Amino acid sequence: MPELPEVETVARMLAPRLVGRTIREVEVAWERSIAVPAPAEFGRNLVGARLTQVSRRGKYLIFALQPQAYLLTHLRMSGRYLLDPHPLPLHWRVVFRFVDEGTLVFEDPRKFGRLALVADWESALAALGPEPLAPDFTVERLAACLNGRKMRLKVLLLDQSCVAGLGNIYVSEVLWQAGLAPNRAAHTLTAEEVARLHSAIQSVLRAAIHDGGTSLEDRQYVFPDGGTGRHQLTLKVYGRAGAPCPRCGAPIQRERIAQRSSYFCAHCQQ
DNA sequence: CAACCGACCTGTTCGC
DNA sequence: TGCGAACAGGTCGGTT
Repeated sequence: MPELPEVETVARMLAPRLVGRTIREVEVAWERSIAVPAPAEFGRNLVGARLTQVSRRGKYLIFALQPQAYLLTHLRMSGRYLLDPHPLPLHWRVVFRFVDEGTLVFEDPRKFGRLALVADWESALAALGPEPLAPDFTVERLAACLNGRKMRLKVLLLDQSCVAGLGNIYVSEVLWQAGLAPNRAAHTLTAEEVARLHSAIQSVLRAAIHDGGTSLEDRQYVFPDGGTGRHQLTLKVYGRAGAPCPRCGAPIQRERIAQRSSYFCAHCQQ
């Protein structure tokens, strides 16, 4: 479930709590949570490693280690990291115990999340499009990526190749902010519309990060210490079918596009 | 290419 | 109350 703002928030909260600590033991309860290498090797290679940095790329968490290696995590739909939970949550999949006795627990009811221990994170994540808040994500680059593609905007933005980090919530929010219909074919946007899309991607994500991400009612996304984000209070269209559009008052529509719920205002988004 | 579908999984909510 | 269907912040591989 976590999208870029949620993963960014988790990285920011974990970093000061983890950097400098050394792993003493790794326990894996669900082997398929480990993408690579084999679970036994995964654990063996992590013992004795010291965490030097926690960061994010797209929806991936990146834990930098010394001796040099990187632990990547994609939380997918229900993954989360918890610090020192006790007892262990029902659906814990991996536990990292530190030499100072604290623990970092990867919990994941639906088992979609994946951890990978790699030598080089950049090549492991090379397929991802640009970071939406980095300087190299320019209007021109977005325009070039949309150019000639007949895919619908909703689908293209969920795909991580033109821009990394957007998921189902923020695609709806971004398209509403930009005043663009989710069904628009990407190649039909005017230069002015591409500029609006680019600007909406950045402003929506910045606001969500500022709010610590979106914790919906089921609270599947929570901070590593149990707190919640507050961007759900600011969502304009996601999950608000039938409610008035904040811009024009017309009822917000819900429609299934690419097998995912999409929320939009048929009046403001042409 | 683009669209669609099933896999991968479990839990919760909704309708009859 | 019970029970199946639908749905959930994601991605990948296969088919048409």
